[in-house]
Order: sequence, then C-alpha cells, then structure tokens
Amino acid sequence: MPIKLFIVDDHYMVIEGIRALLQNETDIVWLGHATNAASCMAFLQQQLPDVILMDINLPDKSGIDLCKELKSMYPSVKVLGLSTFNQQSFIEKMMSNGASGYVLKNASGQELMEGITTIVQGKEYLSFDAAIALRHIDKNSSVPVITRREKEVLELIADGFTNNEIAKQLFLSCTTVDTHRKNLLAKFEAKNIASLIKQAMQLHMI
Amino acid sequence: MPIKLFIVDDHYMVIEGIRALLQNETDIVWLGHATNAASCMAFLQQQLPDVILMDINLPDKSGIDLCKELKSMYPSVKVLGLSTFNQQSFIEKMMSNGASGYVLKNASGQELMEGITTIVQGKEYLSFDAAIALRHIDKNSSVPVITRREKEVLELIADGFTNNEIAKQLFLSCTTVDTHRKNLLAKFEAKNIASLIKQAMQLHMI
DNA sequence: TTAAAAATCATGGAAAAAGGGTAGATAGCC
DNA sequence: GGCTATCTACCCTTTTTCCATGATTTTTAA
Repeated sequence: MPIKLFIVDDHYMVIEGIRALLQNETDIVWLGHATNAASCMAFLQQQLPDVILMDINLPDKSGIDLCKELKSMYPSVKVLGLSTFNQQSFIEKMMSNGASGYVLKNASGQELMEGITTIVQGKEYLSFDAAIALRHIDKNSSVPVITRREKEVLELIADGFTNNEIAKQLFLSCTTVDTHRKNLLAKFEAKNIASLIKQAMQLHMI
Repeated sequence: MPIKLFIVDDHYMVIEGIRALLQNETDIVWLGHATNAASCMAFLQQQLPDVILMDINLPDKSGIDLCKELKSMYPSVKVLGLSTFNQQSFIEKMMSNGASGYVLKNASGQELMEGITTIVQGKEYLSFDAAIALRHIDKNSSVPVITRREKEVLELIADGFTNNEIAKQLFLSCTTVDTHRKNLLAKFEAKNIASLIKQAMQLHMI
C-alpha cells in the first residue's frame, strides 16, 4: 500500500527538491503541497495523507504550532518535521507537539525515505544530525521553562527598558520586577542580561 | 551559447529542487554543485562557470565572505545570492561583496531563470520580495557598520563577560573596552546592552 | 602623502544591575 | 486540606554599566 505524502513548506525550491529526491520511489503517492499553514488545514478537510513533511518556518504560523493543531484534529496523520535548524529547542518542541520525527534539509533522499517509512510504522525517527544535536546539547543545557510574567518582563528588558520603567508599565513595584529579572538569570544560568538576551534569542523565546 | 551554472548550497533538497526547476531549460548547462565554501573554491580551480548560485549559510564560511573572496580571484564569474532570509542586511552585504543579484528560496523556476539570464547580461537582479525588503527597511533603519574590534567586543559582551573580563582577554585597558561598548550603543542607537544584543541577534551580527 | 577612521587610554560621577536572602498572598492540583 | 508554583514585595552591598569629555597613536583609504 503506497504512502500518501503531503508537503508544507514555503520554498518552492525545497518542494521541488523533495519531489525530485522521491520521484523514483514507487511507494510514495504525491498528494500535493501547501506553502502556508492555512492552505494546509484547508487541504486536510478534503483529503488525509499518511505523512506530512512540515517545515518549521511558515509565513503565517510556525510549523510547531501547526503541528499541534493538526494532530489534535487528525491524530492518525504522521508529521515529519523539516528544517535547516538543528537546534535542540526546535526539535524538542516539534516532537512534543506530536511530530513523529525530524529531518534536516541537508538530508539525502535515502535518509528522507527512511524517515517516512519509519514513522508510517508508528515509530519515531530523528535524522542523524538531529539526533546528535539533541544528545549533544541535552547534556549541557535544557530549555528554561519561564512563567507568563517572566516572559513579559523578559521582552521589556530586551526592548531596553530598565526595572523602573518596566515596573511602571506593568503597575508593579520595582523590586518585583527585579525579582523576576533575577529568576530569569537563574533559570537561564546567565551571568548577566547580555548573555540572557542572547540565549533567549537563540531559543526564539523573544 | 548555453550558460554554465554551478551551485553552492549545503542542502541537498535545495540543490535537487533547483535542478528540477531548471531541468527543462536548454540554455543551462549544469556544471555541478558544492556543499561548502572549500569545495567550491577547489572546483573553480578546474573550471569556471558563468553563474554561481550561492547560499548565504554555508557550514564552513558565510556565503557573503565566500562571494568576496571568489570575486577577487575570478571577477568574470557572476554570483546570484540565494537565501531564505529577506533581510536587507544580508542583501546589502551580498551585493556590496560583488554579487550581481539576490533571489529568495521561495522563488519560482521562472523567477530564478529570469535572475540568471539577467545577471549574465551584466545587469543586476533582485527578486521581487528581496527588492521590497530592501526598500521597506531602508526607510526605517539602516544596518550599523561596526569595526572588527567592536565586533570582537560585542561577541564577548553577548557571552556575558564584563568590561574587566573582556579587557583581560583582549589585553586592553578596561576603559578602552568601555569606549568600544559606548560606540556600539551609539551605532545601534540602543539605550542599553539588552536592546543592543537583541538588535545584533536580529541582524545576525552575533 | 595626507586626511579620515579606528583603536587606544583616562577621569569622575550618576544610575542601574547583580548577588544575597527573606517572606506574604493567591491559585491550582492531588 | 496540604503542597507547590507563581506573583508579589522588601532590604542591603557590591559591581557594573552608562554618561560626558578629552586626547594620543595606529591604520586605512582616497
């Protein structure tokens, strides 16, 4: 039974590339592609693929969010994350939002095919480089979990506001803001705001 | 006379995609591809293409630097920048380093072909979205031009080092580091380090 | 070669952040 | 009801950044 495949990626070059890489695979039926989250959801109302290859960066919504939404409505569809980023934060988020696997865009046709057939069987698949990234970074650091208020404060700090200014904007005491700041530094294990902002930006938390 | 084409991109999917998009173009001769800067330079010693499609993100060196190096050695070769980023900083840098054009990875085959034929004629080419990005952002803000030393200091600041620690690492006086810091703040028009780091990260300068 | 830009160093003072600890109020969860 | 997480708030000290201003040497580019 051939595998019905659908692709969500906003780059034609990648779509064409995947099509070219898989064109000789007789087990694959190409259902079509979407270049954004909205048209992907629209397509799914008509037809359900077995596997969706999903880019993490989409114009209207992150692939991570789309993955969550999609899996809650169509749990049977398997999602294979697709990205140029081999950062553990993305891979982790994608997987925890229901993706069955993750493949980097420099993967070969063979690797891609391996990923597709593996997740169709209900297993998980991480491309070699992605798995390395996960293990490598997992040992050193994990993604900090911050609260809603902390995120609010973090964003204002990143915009250049001082404790005092933030306190006024959020109708808080200055010392409260300072506490949030200190908690942020602790959670990120950062020595100062500079390295905190750098890390937060790298993890796309700002 | 057919156009000899070479591609530098570290993603097989993109290479295959471009090949697929251009496979029916009889005017194009496919010389080959490289997945990093080093093997690109090695190839050029043997054979010179008319046009190189060059990704901005390469594993060993940025495409922007590779472009500069390559153009100084082989000025006749035309470079068409290729990237997912439509940020004006990249486009500007790529063009000022000798690229003849810039195409986004979501370009169609037609657009890509248009870009290639345009730059072969000695003209410049910007894909529609790239041109928009350039105009749009040019009015609002410009990319700060920072010196080598300032970049060095900026990176150390982002890593959480204090003026004192940076001074020791670079064998400078503490006040010198402070001067660089102040110049950075002025150039970015940033109130403090937090917003400086945020901006620098957004512009991919760190 | 000359002018401009970059890199170097300095003083002094005000403002803000970092480091440390403590603690009450509230809300959600088992 | 008790437990935990979150949000709130405070005190104190030290360190660091931020601001203003000025000046010399080395590099770079026209």
